[in-house]
Amino acid sequence: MNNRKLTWRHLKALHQLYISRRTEAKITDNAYIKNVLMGQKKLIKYKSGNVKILEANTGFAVFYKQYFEADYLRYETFLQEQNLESDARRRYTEDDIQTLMFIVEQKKELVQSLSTLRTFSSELFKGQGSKYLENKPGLKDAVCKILGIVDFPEKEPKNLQWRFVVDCPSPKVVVLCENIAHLKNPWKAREHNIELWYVGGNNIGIIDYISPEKLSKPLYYSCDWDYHGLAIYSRIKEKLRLKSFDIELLLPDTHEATLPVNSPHHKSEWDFNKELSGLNREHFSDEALQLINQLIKENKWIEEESLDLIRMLG
DNA sequence: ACCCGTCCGATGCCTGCCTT
DNA sequence: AAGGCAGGCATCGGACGGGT
Repeated sequence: MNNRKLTWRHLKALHQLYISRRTEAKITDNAYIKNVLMGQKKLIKYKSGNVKILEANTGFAVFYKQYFEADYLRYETFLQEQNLESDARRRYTEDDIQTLMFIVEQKKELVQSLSTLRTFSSELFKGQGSKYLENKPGLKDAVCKILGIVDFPEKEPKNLQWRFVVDCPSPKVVVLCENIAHLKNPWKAREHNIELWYVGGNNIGIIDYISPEKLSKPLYYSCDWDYHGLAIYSRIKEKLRLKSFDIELLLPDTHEATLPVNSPHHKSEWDFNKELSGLNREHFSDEALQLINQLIKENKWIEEESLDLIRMLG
């Protein structure tokens, strides 16, 4: 369900279909709705003789309750609580909303060292590039409103080192993450007693802030499976070794989600001239080495965001 | 001269609301 | 149910301007 690529108006329309079994919203532009919900599963259909109106078939309600209702209600409650417009004319994507939720959770840290709009955009709206917010005035307004600012500063703060943590009362394990993707679903981690630390942007210095007590719990590293991500893992493993701690790399739960190395906004490339792209063989398990070699051979990478944290730990 | 990125207005899609 | 209007917003395309 990660790839349904729904926007807020789609989610609202599906909710309306659930509540009143019909909608006039134009949602067949979404491939998931058109091909899966209407085409394959036949849970939604056009009203007979009227292509402007969609109706829910039997089975839609059950399906909706299982896969959409909880998410929709969380988003709606969130928007209302933050006094953000929940009008379907706002073109938030589902990921935009999740990112806004993350911004609320980490507001204190973000405001404390507020970056430029470009940096903020590329750090928080991962995979969308640095100009994403610039080109989305509506979304930018929402971000400013949450942060309580009129605009972003022109200049970068001196020491930009955000410390994002999803803490839970009694963590069983600690996972260091290269990207904030997993931190955008904090309840999921807390449910499983997992504490998350963001060490992205090459800020492995953040490790010095983690108490020895936490470091002695089982430590895992979650990252993009590309040269850059794995190289940072190597550096962290070495750094922790010097402190007499150890960390394990989380292996992808699925190999299906491999992407070509030259996909948009992806910058890390394999070095074909070096053995294992120049990575230190000793830091990786046999299984990891096998996957890395395969990725290098096919010139692919795996995005952290597409991996399931709980399954990887399981 | 050519290739870009950027700026900006025009255009059009969609929702929400009001009227018929 | 259908039509009209306005608001929010993305997208397109032409003008502009800097770099090579």
